[in-house]
Amino acid sequence: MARLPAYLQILVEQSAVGIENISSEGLAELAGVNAAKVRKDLSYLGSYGTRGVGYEVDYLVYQIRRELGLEHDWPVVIVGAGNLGQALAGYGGFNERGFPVAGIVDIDPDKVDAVVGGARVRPLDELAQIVAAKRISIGVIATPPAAAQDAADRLVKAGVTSILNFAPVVLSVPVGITVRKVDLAVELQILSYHEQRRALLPQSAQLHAVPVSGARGVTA
Amino acid sequence: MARLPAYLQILVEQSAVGIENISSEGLAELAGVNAAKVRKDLSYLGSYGTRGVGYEVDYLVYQIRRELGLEHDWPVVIVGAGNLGQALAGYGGFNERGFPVAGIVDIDPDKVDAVVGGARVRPLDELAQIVAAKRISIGVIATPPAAAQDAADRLVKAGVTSILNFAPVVLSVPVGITVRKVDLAVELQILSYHEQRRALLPQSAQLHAVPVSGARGVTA
DNA sequence: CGCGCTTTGTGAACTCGTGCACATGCCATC
DNA sequence: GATGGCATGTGCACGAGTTCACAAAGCGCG
Repeated sequence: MARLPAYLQILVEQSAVGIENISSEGLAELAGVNAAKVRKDLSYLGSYGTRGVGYEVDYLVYQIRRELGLEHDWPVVIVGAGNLGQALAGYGGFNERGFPVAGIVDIDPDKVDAVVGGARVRPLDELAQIVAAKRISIGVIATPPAAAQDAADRLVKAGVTSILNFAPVVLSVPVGITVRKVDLAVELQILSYHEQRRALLPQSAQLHAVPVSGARGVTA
Repeated sequence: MARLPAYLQILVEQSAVGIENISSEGLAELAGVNAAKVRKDLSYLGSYGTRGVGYEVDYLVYQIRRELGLEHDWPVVIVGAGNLGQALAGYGGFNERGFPVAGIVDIDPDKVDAVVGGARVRPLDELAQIVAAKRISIGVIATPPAAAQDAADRLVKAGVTSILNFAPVVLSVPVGITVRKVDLAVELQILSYHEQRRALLPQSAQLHAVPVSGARGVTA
């Protein structure tokens, strides 16, 4: 269920604002999905709602955290200390949400020993050592496309079982290894596709162009 | 069709290597999807394949580019010049793939005038001006969560019709505006979910743990 | 203490995407 | 010029995921 993280984020925000209870409808509105879907998703975790009232925010946060395996931190290692790798290491959001950067490595000797985001860049050869020492199971690939497969192979060999890949290539990994790919250019291309269609169909766009504040736009 | 950008990328690579024709099966293997799916996707663009031979790579590249609206560049503007904003501005992949960074703005006067990735940071107030002058229709939000909605409102008001949002909040925009969200922490949480399940079900994991080189792993 | 309102949890219908299988059509070889 | 083989394009069935609709179940008010 790829929606649980989204619910979690919203619930944490609501909890911070002081909301103690929330209905499936309220949560659905904030997440931009159907209310029935929210209920099905949450019932999958067990029956944690109270009929006629809704869900207790804090308890739900706890349960989703448990389901997602977020009861403890998951240290990550970043391969590649270029622009993207440095930004990821310096991006506070990871640590804050339970994914401290336990190490960052690069093949380029010139980049080794540079300090980014509180971590010192280590040589690529020390990857296995770092993974073993810090018991890391999640690796992030932030290398150029050509080096990504080699990075993946090294991560797998070192014992990592989940990989977040930012390089625009399809990785080949053994069965049992989980890979997620984030390609920033692909996201932009999807947006340009919508722009393209907007330009080609101005008449139907006009029909729907009544600006309703607060309504959500196309997210497909 | 969110798979077209992936096909495009592979086709460009193949073209660079000198491949002139490719079969749906070959393309499917490289993209990690089913061959029938590839054919269905491509037939949606029209009948551009030759039976018994396959697809002409360059022609297919042209057709997908046309469908995605990639015949010309789409300049983008980045809101927020923090860690992430700077990395995005400095990340060469955007320009290279037809999305030059035409401007980057920040509300913090200390960040204004800094030069990142060839662009000079401008004050947030100049956003509308920049969007109008450069005819920008795509905006990227790289602000802290609290400032993201304001950034979106300003982008929309300035005339931007597509937004790529990196802040972990659900944006509220008028109908007709396309929003795509990329939340790095959510990606990691999905990985930790898989790690969690791996830890809970070691017996079934063992069953599938035969490392087959070249096979693809779970991407769900 | 009971009644009605509200909201959950879930069975059932439905839609959409996926994959199979095969007919169609093009190229090459003889 | 005909024939065989190969890859596309598409009709069809299956399945996952989504939505509807309603019964069960708490809470508050009279």
